[in-house]
Amino acid sequence: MLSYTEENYLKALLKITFENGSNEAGTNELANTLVVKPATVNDMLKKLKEKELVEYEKYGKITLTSEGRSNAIEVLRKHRLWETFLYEKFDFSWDEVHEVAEQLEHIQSTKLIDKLEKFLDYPEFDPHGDPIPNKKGEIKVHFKKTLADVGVGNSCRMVAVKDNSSSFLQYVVKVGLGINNEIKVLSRQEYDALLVIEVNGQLSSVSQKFAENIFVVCQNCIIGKPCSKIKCEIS
Amino acid sequence: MLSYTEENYLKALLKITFENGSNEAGTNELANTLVVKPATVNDMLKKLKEKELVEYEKYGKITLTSEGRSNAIEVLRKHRLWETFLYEKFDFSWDEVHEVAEQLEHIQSTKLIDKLEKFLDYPEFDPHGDPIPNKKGEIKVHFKKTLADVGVGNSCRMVAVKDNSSSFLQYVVKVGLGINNEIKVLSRQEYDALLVIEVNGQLSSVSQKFAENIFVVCQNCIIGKPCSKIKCEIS
DNA sequence: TTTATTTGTTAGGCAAGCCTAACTTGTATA
DNA sequence: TATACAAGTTAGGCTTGCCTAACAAATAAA
Ligand SMILES: [Mn+2]
Ligand SMILES: [Mn+2]
Ligand SMILES: [Mn+2]
Ligand SMILES: [Mn+2]
Repeated sequence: MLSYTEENYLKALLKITFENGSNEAGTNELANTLVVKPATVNDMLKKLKEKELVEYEKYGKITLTSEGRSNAIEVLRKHRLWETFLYEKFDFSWDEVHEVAEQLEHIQSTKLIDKLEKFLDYPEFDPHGDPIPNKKGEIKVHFKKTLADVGVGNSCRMVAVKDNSSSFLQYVVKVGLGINNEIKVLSRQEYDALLVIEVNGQLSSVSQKFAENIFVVCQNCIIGKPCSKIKCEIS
Repeated sequence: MLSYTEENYLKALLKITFENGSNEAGTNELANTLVVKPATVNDMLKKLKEKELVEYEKYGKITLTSEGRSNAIEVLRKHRLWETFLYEKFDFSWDEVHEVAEQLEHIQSTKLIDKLEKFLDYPEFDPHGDPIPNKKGEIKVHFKKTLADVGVGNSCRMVAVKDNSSSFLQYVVKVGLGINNEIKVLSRQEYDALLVIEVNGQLSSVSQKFAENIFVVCQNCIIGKPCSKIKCEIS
């Protein structure tokens, strides 16, 4: 049985590996994610290693064992199912769900999660567009391309957000954006990459920082990088 | 903001005062309820007193302040709403709900509880027949009479259980009993107070211990003690 | 390749909650 | 009233999860 804190460490490691596109993480990286000091992380790593949830040698990189990973995925699964529940059934807005799901994800009851999933009719994505792992621990897609990668004159479809903070999510809504919206990039400033986009016939200006936090899938024409299969599967 | 543990201490105090019919509790009593040692309780009492959640002097009795009491009632409210949710919406049996509700009762989100209550259409009783406090902290009834108080030849209606342990609840089901069932007492053994009862035309023998854990309301004819108003209101 | 900077580690400490063992106070019983 | 027992308290210790300050290793820059 894992503690609340241990679960959060594993979940944070999983998150980092998703973001890095590798399966390695560092002490400071983990400390930043958990808003905790590196020394604290170091203590915990020894315990997690002892429990065979991570692999890790002094001054080396941290990786999840398959045991650790499956625990982390289970927590992520619960988190996203609860977010979906709050959003779908209890009229929470997409910027409100995360905070409560951070608590609910630690409730221990397999039956509860099974019933929850069934009640929601086996959803595939949470309110932020993130994929919900299934009971076997399989996750469908990891989005990589963002609005910042879309070429001028081209269109894309928003599928998820990268930043889940409520301030960002509220901003997204204010700009008139939401999951599944078609976005056309009308122009990009040379100097600061400021974009002018069109959504539902409405024009908005968004910063590069903003654009980098909106995951999109191609409808051909994505700038530079080729269209990876994993992304286009759902486009 | 109260910790998980502090909430459990306050809830336990409330429970004890309900059971005692007074508003006082002792250190050992509290320790037993929480399955913790008296020394531990003593430490915590100092903190709770400091936070003005309990009134308490060395070697004296413990009472909840109105602040402490309202916190305790809020936890109890959440507990019973969650039990009702699990029972009504997720097909949990009445002996399964308590364990999970013990976790869910600590989730901090006023909005969540308001939505939960609305979703359940403002229930008044939980699956065990216990009253659910409303948002103002008001509780409707406290049952006092049990099946053990019913005279031979008389009938009553089961409204709640006193013991919430899953072993007892499963036993109750096995005997063919449930909330709102009519129970007729056919005989009572002189020696050990063993009862023969009739429920839905079916006869069963139940021990005194068993009978003392089934709350009932009168339909006149309750042995000895007069019919207190608070009980009969809902009968 | 030496130096500076980032990254990671160790030692020592603290608060929350729990424990045991020894003690004190209050109450019931003789 | 004296004494025994129950109830409550204190002292000291443990684990978990966090911290700061000082240090060591690895890596990037000069
Ligand atoms: Mn989230
Ligand atoms: Mn999400
Ligand atoms: Mn319960
Ligand atoms: Mn109940």
